Amino acid sequence: MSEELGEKPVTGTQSIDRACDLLMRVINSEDPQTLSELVAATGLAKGTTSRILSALERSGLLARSTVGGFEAGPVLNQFAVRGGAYTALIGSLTPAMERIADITHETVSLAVTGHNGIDNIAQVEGSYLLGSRNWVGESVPSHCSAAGKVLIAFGGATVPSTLAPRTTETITDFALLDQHIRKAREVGYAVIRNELEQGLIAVAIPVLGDNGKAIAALSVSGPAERITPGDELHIAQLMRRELNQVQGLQQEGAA
Amino acid sequence: MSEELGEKPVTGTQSIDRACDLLMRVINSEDPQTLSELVAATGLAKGTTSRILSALERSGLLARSTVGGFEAGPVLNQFAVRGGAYTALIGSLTPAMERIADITHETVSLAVTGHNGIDNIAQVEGSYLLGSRNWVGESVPSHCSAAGKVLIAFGGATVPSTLAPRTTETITDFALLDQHIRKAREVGYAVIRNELEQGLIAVAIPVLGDNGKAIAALSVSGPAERITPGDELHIAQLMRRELNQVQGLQQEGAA
DNA sequence: ACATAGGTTCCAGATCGTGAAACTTTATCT
DNA sequence: AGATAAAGTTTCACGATCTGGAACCTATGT
Repeated sequence: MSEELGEKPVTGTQSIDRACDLLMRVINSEDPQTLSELVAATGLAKGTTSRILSALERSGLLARSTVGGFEAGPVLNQFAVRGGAYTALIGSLTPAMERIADITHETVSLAVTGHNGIDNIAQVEGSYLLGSRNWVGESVPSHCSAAGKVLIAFGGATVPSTLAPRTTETITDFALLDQHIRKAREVGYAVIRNELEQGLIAVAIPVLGDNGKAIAALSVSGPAERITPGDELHIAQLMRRELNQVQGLQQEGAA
Repeated sequence: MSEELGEKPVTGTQSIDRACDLLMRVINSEDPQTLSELVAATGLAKGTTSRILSALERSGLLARSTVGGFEAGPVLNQFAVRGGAYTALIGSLTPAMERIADITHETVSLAVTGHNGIDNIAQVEGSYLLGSRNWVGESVPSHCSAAGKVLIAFGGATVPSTLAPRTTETITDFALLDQHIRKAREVGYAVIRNELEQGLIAVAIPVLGDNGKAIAALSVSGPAERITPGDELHIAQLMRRELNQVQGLQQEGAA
């Protein structure tokens, strides 16, 4: 009920779609979500919402907070302590990210293609006081993040269907975005300048998987005052060098 | 489809219950689960299973592995990198667990009440070579784990409806289990000797929350050769001492 | 090229989920 | 306390939604 053309009606799963929607609203919220809040947010009938939430609670996916409202249940929390699928990737790249942060003093991030945009899955802080806040666990649109552009350029993500503006400099034109993507594919890195947030610059390179496609993106971000256009290439080269060192080790180790 | 009496039929959520079941089978499996495997495991119709899995995939809760089969999707992996609800608890108790492991040289575990048994959420290894393997992310029945007994004794879990035997010494009698629970409540700790696995001894104490009920259990486990009945009290006292130190600090900090 | 297994789509039918309202429980106000 | 409101759960008849078998794809291997 939101996309434009190309809609496939997708039938036969109304209740499951509603359950998934409720589940995701709860687990993506910081605070417990009450029934009323979820009713208001989804527009579902109160009884229906109550019944679905009870089913999710019964299965252990959700639980009732002691303070009232629903939150992630034991099944999901147990899944979280096991670490999820990104743990190995994060572990193998953390040393490289730390070296990059040491050299640049800027925030270094690792991102992958998420369900709805680009998900930041790890971050190492630089020494500058002015730097990106911790956005691990958050998502950003792919067309206005350096990681997103580079993931698209190297086959790890697809161009979004709409290009929502975040600042006056956000790319909202598909042709222009395509130019940036091509450029990124050519030079091996992507950049955003003020496109996600005024004053925020980021440079990203792809982390390539065995099939040659990007499985993640490594990026350095900082304020426009510190990262000039002339720095972009050097930062990209630095990241590539450190990444190659890690991946070279991995391949030796695997062989 | 498993409990005895007291069944409330619970109607109106067949498809959601099925979806939850499929979701949990996938995320609790090490390897990707193929459609056929899930069809065989659940007994659902192939078409139905395919439709439900597609809905879960569409929502991002599940994803198709590159090697075929379903695995946890980006939404859940992103939830996992955010850490889940247990992170704070684990973080605050890890120092105490490390000290206990240093002193006893045995494996120290932290467990909470899960959806179906007791979930191990953190573990610190002792120095002995012979020790518990890493069972973070796994569940054990509450009636044959020290953590389970102590959680029941201090209001953090309920007695299971069936007492399935794991060894010849597993408690399968409700009256006997009740005795153990009462004893645990009296002395402040619980023990298992060969009840979960032959030769495995564990001693657990409750971690009490603000409302006086157990929110978790701290335990030390090792082989029967090393942990004699006479050691149990000392281990419990040691754990209590270290835990009080951490919790005292917490309360000071909070005040 | 053929065969096989694994997966998806289709469709009629009736089971199952729906939502409004009644009901119960919990919180808030005077 | 008592009254009132808010939040959540259960009920029930209706019909929209899910079901499952079979047909239909589409890889993969021989």
